[in-house]
Amino acid sequence: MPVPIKISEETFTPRQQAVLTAALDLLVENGDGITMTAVARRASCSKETLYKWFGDRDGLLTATVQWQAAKVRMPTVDRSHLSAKVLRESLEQFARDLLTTIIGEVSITLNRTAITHAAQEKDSLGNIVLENGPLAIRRRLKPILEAARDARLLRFSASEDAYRTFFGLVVRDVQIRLLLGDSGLTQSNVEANIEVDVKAATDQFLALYGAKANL
Amino acid sequence: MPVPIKISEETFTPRQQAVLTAALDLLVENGDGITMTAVARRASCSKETLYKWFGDRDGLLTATVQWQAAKVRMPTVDRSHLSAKVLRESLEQFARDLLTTIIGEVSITLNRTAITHAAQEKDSLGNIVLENGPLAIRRRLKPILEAARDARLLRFSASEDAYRTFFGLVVRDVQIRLLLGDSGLTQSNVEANIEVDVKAATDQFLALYGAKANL
DNA sequence: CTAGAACCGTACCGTACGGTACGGCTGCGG
DNA sequence: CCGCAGCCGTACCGTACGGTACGGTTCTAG
Repeated sequence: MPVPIKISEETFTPRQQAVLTAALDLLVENGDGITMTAVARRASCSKETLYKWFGDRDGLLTATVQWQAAKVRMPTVDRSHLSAKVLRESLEQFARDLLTTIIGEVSITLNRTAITHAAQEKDSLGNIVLENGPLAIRRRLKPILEAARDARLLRFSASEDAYRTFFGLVVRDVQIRLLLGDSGLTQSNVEANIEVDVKAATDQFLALYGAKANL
Repeated sequence: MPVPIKISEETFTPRQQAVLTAALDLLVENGDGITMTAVARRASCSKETLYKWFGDRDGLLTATVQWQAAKVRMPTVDRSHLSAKVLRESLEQFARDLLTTIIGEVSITLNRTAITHAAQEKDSLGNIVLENGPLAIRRRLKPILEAARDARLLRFSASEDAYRTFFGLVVRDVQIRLLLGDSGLTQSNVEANIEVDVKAATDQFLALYGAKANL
C-alpha cells in the first residue's frame, strides 16, 4: 500500500475524451514524441484549452494514461461454485486476458511511456500503470486462489507467491521483449500462440500448486 | 536472427571509457535527462570531442549502453559432468545472476533507456540490451538444458519453452515493477530475498521439467 | 625548436517545444 | 439585440539543447 493513487474516473466530458483519444493515438503512432501542438492539431482544439483542462504536459499525459489504463477489464469469477473445472477455466481466462493485454500496442505504449516517465524521478505514471496492470491482476486473482485453497483445490503457503508464479508463467519474457522492440517477436507472432501459451501456463501452474490431478 | 548486431568490443580507449563511465553515471543519476553538455562537463572533455568520437547523441548513448551491457557476465557450466546436483547448482547460479542483474540500478537504467529509445522507432538500443540480457541467457542456458535432457535429467520437447519457463519463474513481476518505479519494491527489499527466490524458482523448474526426483 | 595533431573550454547558432497572449467566432442567458 | 463565456487558430516568447566553430593549451614527432 505505497501511495494513495487517484483511481477515480475523473469524469471527463466527451470533448475531453476525444482529446485524450487523440493524445493516445499520437502516443501509439509517434512514440513518446508527442507535443502539445501536435495533440492540439490532431484534436482540433487550441493549446490554450489543453492547458486550461490539463494544467501542463504532464497533466495531459497523466490524464491520458489514467483514462486509458482504467479501461483494462478483468474477469470476475464466482467464488462460490469453485470446482476443479471452474478453477482451471478461471485461470485460463486470467492468463488469456493478461497476455492479450500486454501484447496490445496500447499497453506497450502505455508501459513505455510510464517507464520513460519513471526514468525522470516521476513515478506517478508508473504507479497508475502498475495499479491498473499487475496489481489489478493480483487483487482479482488472490481471492480466487485463496478460495481454491479453502476448497482444497490448491495448496500453497502464501498466496502472494502463488500469484507471482502465475504471473511469471504467463508473461515469461514476452513483455520485456516487446517493450524493448524485439524484432523477432511481432504482435501477430505472439497472438497466434496465445491459446497454446495460456494452456501451457495453466497446466504448469496447476502442476505446481494443484492439490491433486486437476485436469 | 533479426538484424546483425554489433557485439564487438569496439575497443574504446581508456579516455573514452572514462567518458562512457561519466555518461552512464549521469544516466543512472538523472534518468534520461542526459545532455551532451552535462556529459562533457562531467567527463571534463569538450563537446567537440564527444561528437568526434561518437558522432551524435545517439552514438554516445549507443556506445554507453553497448559498452556497459557487454559487461554482464554469465556463468559457464561444464556440460560434460552433468549430474542432478551440478544441474541444480547451475540453474541456481543462472537464476542468481539473472536476478542480481535485473535489480541493479545500472540494469534498470539501461533497460529504461532502451525502452524509451524503442518508443521512438529506434530499436537499436533495445536490440543491444536484448542481445546482452535475455538472449544471452538463452544462448548460455539452452545448451545446458539440452545436455541435461540428453543425460535424462530433464524432460521437455522444446528447449525454447523450457528456457522461457525458467525465465518466467525467476523474473516473475520483479523487472516490470522495478522499471515502472514501484514504490513498494525497493532494490534492497528484493535483494534480501534473492536466495529464497532462487531456490524457489529452481525447485519449481525442476518440478516441472525434472525427469525424476532431482533434489 | 617547430609543426601539427589532439583536445579543452567557451561562445555561438538554429530549432523545437512548452507555455502564454490575443483576436475572432459561436452559442446561450437575459 | 447585447454581453459574456468558452473555445479555436495563430502568433509569439523564452529557454533548453543538439550541433558547430574557434582560440588556446598540451603533447608528440622529427
